[in-house]
Amino acid sequence: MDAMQKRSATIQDVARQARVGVGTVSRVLNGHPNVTQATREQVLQVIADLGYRPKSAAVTLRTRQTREIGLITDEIATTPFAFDLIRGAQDEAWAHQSILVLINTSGNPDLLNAALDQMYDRQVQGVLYAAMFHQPVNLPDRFRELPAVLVDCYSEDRSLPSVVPNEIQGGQDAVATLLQHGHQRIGFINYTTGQPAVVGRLEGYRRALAAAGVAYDPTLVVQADIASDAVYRTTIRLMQQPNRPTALFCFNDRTAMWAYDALRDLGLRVPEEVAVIGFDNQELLAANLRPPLTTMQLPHYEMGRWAVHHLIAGNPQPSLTAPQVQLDCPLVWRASV
Amino acid sequence: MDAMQKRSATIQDVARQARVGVGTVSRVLNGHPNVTQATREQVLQVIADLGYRPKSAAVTLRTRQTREIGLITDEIATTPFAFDLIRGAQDEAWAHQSILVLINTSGNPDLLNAALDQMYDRQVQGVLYAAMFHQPVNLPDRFRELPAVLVDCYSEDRSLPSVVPNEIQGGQDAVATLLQHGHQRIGFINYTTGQPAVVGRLEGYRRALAAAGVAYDPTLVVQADIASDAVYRTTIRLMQQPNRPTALFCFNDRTAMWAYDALRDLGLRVPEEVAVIGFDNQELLAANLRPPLTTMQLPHYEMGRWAVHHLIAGNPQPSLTAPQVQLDCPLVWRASV
DNA sequence: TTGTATATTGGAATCGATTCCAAACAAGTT
DNA sequence: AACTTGTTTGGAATCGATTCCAATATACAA
Repeated sequence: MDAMQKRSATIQDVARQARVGVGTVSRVLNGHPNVTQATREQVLQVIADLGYRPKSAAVTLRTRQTREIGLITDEIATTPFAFDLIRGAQDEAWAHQSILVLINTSGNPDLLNAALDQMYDRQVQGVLYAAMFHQPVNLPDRFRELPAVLVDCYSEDRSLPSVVPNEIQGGQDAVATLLQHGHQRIGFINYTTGQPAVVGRLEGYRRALAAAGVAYDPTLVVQADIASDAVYRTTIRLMQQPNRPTALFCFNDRTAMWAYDALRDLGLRVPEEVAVIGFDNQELLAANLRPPLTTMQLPHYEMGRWAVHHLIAGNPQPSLTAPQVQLDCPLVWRASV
Repeated sequence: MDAMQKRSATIQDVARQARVGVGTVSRVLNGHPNVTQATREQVLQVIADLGYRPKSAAVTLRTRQTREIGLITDEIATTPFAFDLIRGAQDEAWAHQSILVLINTSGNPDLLNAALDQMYDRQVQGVLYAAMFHQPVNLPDRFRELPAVLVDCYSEDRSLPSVVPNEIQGGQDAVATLLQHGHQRIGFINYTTGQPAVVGRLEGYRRALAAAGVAYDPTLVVQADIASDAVYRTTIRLMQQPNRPTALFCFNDRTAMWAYDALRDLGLRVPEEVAVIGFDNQELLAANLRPPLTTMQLPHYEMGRWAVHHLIAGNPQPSLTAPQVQLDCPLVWRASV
C-alpha cells in the first residue's frame, strides 16, 4: 500500500489487520491445533500480504532457543577438505532449519575462549569443534557445559561425543583392493608421526594381509615425511630392494604424488608395472595426476552431517558414555590400480 | 555460591546485587560517560563475580542491531581457496566483534532465496555473496534491499559493490617476471572460456610484452581445457614449433601441472630449459610439484577482509557508484623460473 | 545560604515474539 | 432450559536488554 513501509511488519500488525489477537497469529505460525480453518487461512493471507516474518531475536528471547549451531575450527584453513566438512554440517543444519555460525580460532586458546563466549551469548543449540586432521585434543572444560561434538578429533578422556574417520577400515580396504588385483608384495609408505591415521592405516594394512594369508614383511613398510624429497628418496630405495613391491599403498595423496615422481624416474609405469593407491582423495591432486590416482576418501562431508545430526537429534547430556563414532572411508576408483 | 545456578545471570541480577539500577549497569556495559568511577568498579566487580554476559537476543531485540554478517556462497565448495576467503572475512568480522553466519546455496536459486530470508530474520548487518571463481553474476533484486558486497564476482550492472582479483596486473606481473629473467619467447597456455580471468590474464600478457618492447606472437598463445589431456597435447605441440618458447605462462596451477608432464616427456627440464609460471597459488599443487611452482596468488584472504570491512565501515547505501575494487595478485616465488 | 547548572542515578517503557489464563462460544446431555 | 464438556479466542505477562525521563546529588557562583 504505502510506498514508505520503513519498519518491517510485526506480529501486532498481522493481528490487527487480520482482526484477531496476537495469540491466534502465534498459534497459526507455530502450527498449533485449536485454530479453525477459517481464521487460519485468514491469518495466513495477511501474513502473505504483509510479507511478515518473525524476527529471530524476539523468538529467541522468549523461547531461549536459537536455530543456530556453532562451528569452531582449529586452523582448519590449511586443509582443503575443510569445506566438505562445513558443507556436510550446513546441509544437515539446514534440514533442521538451522544455520551455521563460524569461528576459526587459528589455534589460539584465547580466541577459543572468546569463541565459546560468543556461543554462549548467542545461546546456540550446540557447537562442533573440528580439527584439521584426525587427532586427540585437549579442550577447556567449558566444552562440557553445552552440547558439543568433536569432528575429526576426540578428547583423550572420551567424555565428549566425537566422529572420526575409520582409519583401520580405510587402510584395510585399500590393501585388500590391491590384493584382489593379484598383488602380493605391497609396499606401504607411511608417515612418521604417531597420529591416529598413521597407526590406524598400518593396522589396516596388517589386517588385510592377514585376512589374505600373506605374510607381513617389515622391509616393505617405510616411513617418510609427507610431500618432500624424503618420500621421493624412500620410494627409490624401496623399489630398488631385491623383493621389490608390485604395488604401493601411500599414506596420503601428497605422498603418492611424490612416489609417482620417483616411479617415473625409475622408468616404472603406473599401473602396469606398479599399482598405487593413496588416501584422502584430495580431488585437486588425485584427479589431476597422471594416471589419475585411486584413493580412499576421508568422510568429511559425512562427519559434518553426523555431528550436526547428533547435536540436534541425539541426547545432549554429557554422559560418560559419549559415542565415539568412526565413519568408513570409501574407495574412489581412478586409474592407478 | 549456590551450586545450582540453573538460569544464567541477567542484567537485573547484576543491578540487584550491585545495589544500583539496571540503567546504571547498562551504562557501564556500554561504556557511557556519566558513571562515577566508584559505581563503575562496583558494577564491574559484580559482573565478574556473576560471570554475567549480555544475551545477544535481548540486545538485538532492543537495538535492532546484530553483530553478525551473512556469507552466502555459491557452490564455492569445490574450490580449495574457499577457506582463505572465509578466513579473511572472519578475521575482519572478528575485529569488529562480529561473527560470520554461513550458507552455501549449492547454486540453487530457491536456497538462495531461503538464505536471504534467514538473513532478514536474523537482521544481519549485511551479507557477502561469494562465487567460486571470478565471474559476472545475476542476483535477485532483494540483494539491493540490504547491505551487500560481492566477492570474486560482480553484478552485470555494477550496482552492487564488489571485490575481485586484478587479473590484468596478475598476468602482467607474471609475464614481466619471465621477461626480467631474460625470456623473450613466452608461451601462454590459456583457458577456453570467456571468463574474466581468461581475458584479463591475456591482456596482462600483452601489456607486459608491450612494456618490454617485445612483439606479440599469436602462435605462442594457445587455449586448452584445464587439467586434461588437452593441456598435455597442446603443450607438446607448442614446444615442438620451430620458434619454441623458453618460458610458459600457464592459466592456472592445474594447467601448469599438466604442462610439467608434457615437458618432462619431452625431456625438457624446468626451470633450466623452460621456465614455468602458474596462477592461483593452490598450495597443495604448487608447493608439491617438482620443482615447486612459481605462481601468482589469488587474493582470497584479502578479498574476504575487504568485503567485510566495506560492509561495516563503508557506507551501505545502494548508490549507483558502488565501488568495484580489484586487488592485486602477488607473485609467489618457488623454483620453476 | 540560596539558586543554578551539571553529573549521576533509578526505573518505566520498549523491542517482538510466545505462553498462559480466563472469557466466549459451540456442541451434546439430561 | 440448564448444565457439562470441549474448542477457539483475546490479551496480559514475560523473556532481557537499552533508552529516556524525571529525580536526586554535586559543584559552583552570587
